Amino acid sequence: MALMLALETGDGREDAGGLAEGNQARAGGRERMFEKVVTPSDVGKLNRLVVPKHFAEKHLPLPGAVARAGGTVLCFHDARGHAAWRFRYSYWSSSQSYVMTKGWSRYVRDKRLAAGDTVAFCRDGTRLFIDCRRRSRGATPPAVPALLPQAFFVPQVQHMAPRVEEPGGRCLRLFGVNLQLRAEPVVLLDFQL
Amino acid sequence: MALMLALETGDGREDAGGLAEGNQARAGGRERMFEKVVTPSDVGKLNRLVVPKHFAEKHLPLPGAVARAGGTVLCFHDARGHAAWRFRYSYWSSSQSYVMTKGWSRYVRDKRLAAGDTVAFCRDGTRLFIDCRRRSRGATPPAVPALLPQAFFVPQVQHMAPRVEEPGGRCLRLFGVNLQLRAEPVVLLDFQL
DNA sequence: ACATCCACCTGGGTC
DNA sequence: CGACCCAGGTGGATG
Repeated sequence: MALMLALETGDGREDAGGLAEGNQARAGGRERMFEKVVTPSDVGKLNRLVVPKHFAEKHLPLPGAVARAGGTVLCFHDARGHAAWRFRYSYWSSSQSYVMTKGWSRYVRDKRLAAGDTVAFCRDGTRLFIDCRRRSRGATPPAVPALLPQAFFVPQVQHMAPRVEEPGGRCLRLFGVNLQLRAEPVVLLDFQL
Repeated sequence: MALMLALETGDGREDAGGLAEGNQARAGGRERMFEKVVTPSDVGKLNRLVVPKHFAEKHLPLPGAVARAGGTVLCFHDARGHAAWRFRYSYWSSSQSYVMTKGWSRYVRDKRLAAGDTVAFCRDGTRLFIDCRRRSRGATPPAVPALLPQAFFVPQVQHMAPRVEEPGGRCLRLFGVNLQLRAEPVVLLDFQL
């Protein structure tokens, strides 16, 4: 097991250099969309990940719809389908920022994300993947790489009526179409939050 | 530039002793409602002014409605209409206190309010006025009185649907002050006690 | 009670 | 320097 260094604060400074885009595919057909070095706030008590607007609007689904609707739920699976997370993805008009909220804090806990670590969002066709890796030590390659890959699958997008929790009907957006689901979306591998 | 001492933390304790009520009218038909010696928290990073409950419920509008609704916006003008501030006025049920929140920090900056200074709320009929003055030095009259009178005009009370940002609101800077302009009627005068 | 989530807010930095 | 980001906050609702 990767040891679990704390180091939760860092310097708290955001830096466009902390973001990277366009790294080439690592394996299979996966292409890097973007990644972010998480800030103390991203892994702290605010229970949300700020997705830089530039990347959100370029890569994440339906920015317009997300902004207009109350938000969206994305279902995340790991590469082998052994884990899944569902995050709410929404737009905060007051700060004009895109955020992952509900479910994000659990991911942070489970993966023991700390400030300075990196989350990387990739995709392979319709599949989306997320990796997280420990912050590299200094300029040298990480002493303990502790790569924690997992799939970020399924552009399952549920438009949410503002603050109306989905009772029975659900909307699944898949391959660019909206599907109305009756009981559970249950994308395969339904790891319930 | 007046130095802008931080003092943002202080002890965070509110003190009813810093309040006075019932000073007689100063000019025209203006009657003093109440005043408060602002605390470090009132001028610090909390970006809010605590209005002592006693005065709030006695003088400020619609305590019940304010408590029930999401809050209210009060539009503040100076005596000549050359300055205006809009403060959100609301009730925090968690602390059971009435507060001015949004807009207050701007007022603090513009007036360079510091802990120990006094803000006084007056009214003349439906008009409300606010003065602020520097803390008196010791027991002697203030070495630098620095009286900064300004009208606290128009009890324009807008009940806020929970979080609807004014779309048409614009800010005009004139003579060094910010004027809030709105598409809707600027004067309602429906101040209800 | 406590943790989480939600919508909103603001200052500092950057472009 | 104005406009925009976004990190770091808030109170309140929810379960």
